[in-house]
Amino acid sequence: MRDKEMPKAYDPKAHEDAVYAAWEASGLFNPDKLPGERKEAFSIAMAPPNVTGVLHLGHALEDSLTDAMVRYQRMCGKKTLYIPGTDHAAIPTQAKVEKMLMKEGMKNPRQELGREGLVEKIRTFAEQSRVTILSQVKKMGASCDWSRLAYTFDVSRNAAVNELFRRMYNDGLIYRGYRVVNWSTKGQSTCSDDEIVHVERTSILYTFKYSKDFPIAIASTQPETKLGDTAVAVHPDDVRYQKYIGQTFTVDVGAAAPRNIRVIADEGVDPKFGTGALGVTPAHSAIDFSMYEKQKAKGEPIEIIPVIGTNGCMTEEAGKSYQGLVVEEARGRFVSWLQSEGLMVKEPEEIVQNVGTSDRYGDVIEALPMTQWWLDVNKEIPGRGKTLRDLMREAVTTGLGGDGNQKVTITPERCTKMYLDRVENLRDWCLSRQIWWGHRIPVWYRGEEIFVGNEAPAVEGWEQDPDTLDTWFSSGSWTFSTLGWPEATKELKEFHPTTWITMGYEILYLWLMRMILMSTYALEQIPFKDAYIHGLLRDQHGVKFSKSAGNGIDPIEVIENYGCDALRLSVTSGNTPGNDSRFSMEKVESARNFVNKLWNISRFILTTTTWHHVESVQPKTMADQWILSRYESTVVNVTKLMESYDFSLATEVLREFTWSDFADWYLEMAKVEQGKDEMLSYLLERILKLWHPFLPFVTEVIWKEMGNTEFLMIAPWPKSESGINEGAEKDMKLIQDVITTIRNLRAEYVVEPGKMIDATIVGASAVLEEQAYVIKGLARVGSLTIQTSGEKPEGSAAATVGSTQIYLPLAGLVDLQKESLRLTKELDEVNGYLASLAAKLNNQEFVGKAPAQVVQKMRTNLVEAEARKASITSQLAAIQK
RNA sequence: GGGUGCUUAGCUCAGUUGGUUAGAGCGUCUCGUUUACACCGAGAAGGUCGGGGGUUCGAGCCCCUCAGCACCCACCA
Repeated sequence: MRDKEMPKAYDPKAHEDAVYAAWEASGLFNPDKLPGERKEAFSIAMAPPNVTGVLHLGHALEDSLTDAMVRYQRMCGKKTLYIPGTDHAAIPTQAKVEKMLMKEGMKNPRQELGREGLVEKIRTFAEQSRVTILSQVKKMGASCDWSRLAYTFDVSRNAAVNELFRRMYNDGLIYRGYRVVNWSTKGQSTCSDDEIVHVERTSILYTFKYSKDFPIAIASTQPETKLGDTAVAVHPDDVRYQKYIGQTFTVDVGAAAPRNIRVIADEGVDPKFGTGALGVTPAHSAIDFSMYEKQKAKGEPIEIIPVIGTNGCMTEEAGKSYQGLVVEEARGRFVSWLQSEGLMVKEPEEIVQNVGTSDRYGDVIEALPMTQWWLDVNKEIPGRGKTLRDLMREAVTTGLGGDGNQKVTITPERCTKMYLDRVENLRDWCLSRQIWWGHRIPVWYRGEEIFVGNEAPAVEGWEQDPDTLDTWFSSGSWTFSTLGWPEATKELKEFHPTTWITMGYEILYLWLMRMILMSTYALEQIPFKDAYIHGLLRDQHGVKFSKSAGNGIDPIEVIENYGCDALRLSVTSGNTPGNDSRFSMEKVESARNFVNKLWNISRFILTTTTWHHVESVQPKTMADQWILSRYESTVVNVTKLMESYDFSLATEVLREFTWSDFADWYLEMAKVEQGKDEMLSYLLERILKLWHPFLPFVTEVIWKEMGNTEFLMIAPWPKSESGINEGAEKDMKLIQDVITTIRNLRAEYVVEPGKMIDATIVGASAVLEEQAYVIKGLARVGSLTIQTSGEKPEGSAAATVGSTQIYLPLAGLVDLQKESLRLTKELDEVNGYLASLAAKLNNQEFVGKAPAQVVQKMRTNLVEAEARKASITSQLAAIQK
């Protein structure tokens, strides 16, 4: 016994900050300062949270999974690096600050503040947000190396971005081109295909002709764009229109000038939809633009006439009656005109269609032709004989260049399929943005001259491109820009490709794909070997957490009230790769309860024994042998589950072992058997180690309570030691069943819990004899009689465990009718079971085809069930006598 | 239009390569302060694994089909 004081309940608030500070001060988050010889490296680049706000539950989930992995690997003796960082998140951050400024009364922040002024405002906001979010990451217990803290928008990352751009430009992959882009009027910027969210809405489909003498009717939900039509496309085989193909008609639709409409053939036109003819507006539709390019290539060019401007209003080209109108107004006016001219050939009809909206500004994306910077995914990379698309495909299939060591494995596997589908349908990536918060495009112009480089040309007269880069251009290089690229650093050599990464499926295309693209291009290496894709956390009703739903939960508040460990465990368990899971305070409570249980298990051991490190133990009793066997299978299973990233199951296995096997059974048996110092010390140490990746704080606190001076964080992960003891497990099962059955009878006959009761067991075995004291202790039996055979004592309650009968003398209490009813029910059950077993064993095909093992098992079961039946039958007979 | 996931106890979810009588947590019911823990202990109730068909000696698991829910992708103007 030692004089040890531990509070009855674990108070996370009293420990967490101090424990984190101690970890941080120890320097052990830094792989270079880890003790021992660590040959194998393990590295993870944190998915950098955006500096747009605060930590949300999604981060909590991700941090929990990642940090569990990191802590596990560190304990396994790997040289473990977890790089923290934040993302400047170009559009989201600028959008957020602009919104704030407008709420404060500004009408047009860009105009009123100018580039420098606005960027300064955003920088101030981003810095505050960065500090907040990083402190919150610490609250989550993330064991990352703060000495390597990175930011997608800092000087080093800017150097990497510029170098990457320069190389891609020199390789001819980055080009400047005039094409139709996705334009957000509200954001006054382009965006990539991946930043568009399709929203379903009903639109009105108008069917009309450009003029009375135009032979073909067309349909459109955006008739105002028809002011810029320069062709009508029909299917080449469409007999209705074949005769017009190649002809040009001049029509006056009220635009600035009459339009020349050429009838062209295009395989892509569906003859069955609408009128089977498509009005071609090269300036305001990506498909129409591709037709324009095809025509140009064929030497039969059509015109391209933009009628919508970047301000979302009709241009001068749209004609006097439309110029300056926003598109909706122009649409109304154009429709009235069509009606008054009698050009509508059909009543307008409502249809459901998907429109693209900006994921950050929310407005409908307009297609506009503009000159922008693009990344070509189909062009061969000089000297490599492959395109970027090829590299992205190889990385997840054969491995880069067929090298299996350069292959990315995505968990769950179906995400690989999603990724590959996307790779095959990838279009050139629009890189330039017209917003100001972000990496400025490293291109300078002087008249017709272009200079692409890491820094401005030294001589005067050059002006830098005003645009900034898509934010994913910098996050795409995250795994290697954080390790010092383009310098050939020691870190890069040691830690790249990184080993593992976690992210939500919603950024599979935006981020995972770009990281693979960038890394395979720049380093000829994959960015990471394993990608673990997690689902979304939803609220208890399955609704996505969002501001508009008003269901937000602040993880920091949860930590304040329940502790970080409880939050971590609650989001980790019940969460399988790629699937959404629900978050609820009930789950957090349940996790908190477990944490407290672990605390009290430790409290019991530490206050009743003197804990000391035990290298190996000699089991003295059946209970010892059994718990060591259970521990063995737990350690083997949990390790296997960690290796296969099955965190949820790992926590379940551990929980079952800790609470049920260890606390409910073994500790109670230890109280009876006494003298368990060695065993308890041995097991507690190992249980804490196994839990550490999931419950870093409470395990570290207990570890310190045990008197350890080194951190649990760097203690070696437990190994398989004693082997499975099937005999002990079987024996224990019998003892557990006997105890449970006696407790059951006691409960049924309302025997006072504290009262000792006598019992008779018929069906003697060595185990029962040997463990009689355990049965007596745990089932509160006074005198226990064990005999090989015998009749049911008069006036006793009876029950059956296998072929063993148990009798409790409860004269006066026993209700024979009730007893008979219960036994009859049991008999029915066992009869049903016997019937199903017999059916199987009598089936020659089953006996012939099923593996011998399975058949043998059935036979054993049959024998057991028959014994059980005999036992029940004899009890029934005794009652009915 | 193409694709993916889900549907198992009242609720939230597990269920590894098809092999006993399908599991856990929460909730419910009964009882309970025995040298840790009421954030606890003991006991119990509760499921024809979405419907239908098929393959197999054997299906929650494999195949087909239908239904419901969720999500992703797509240039039906």
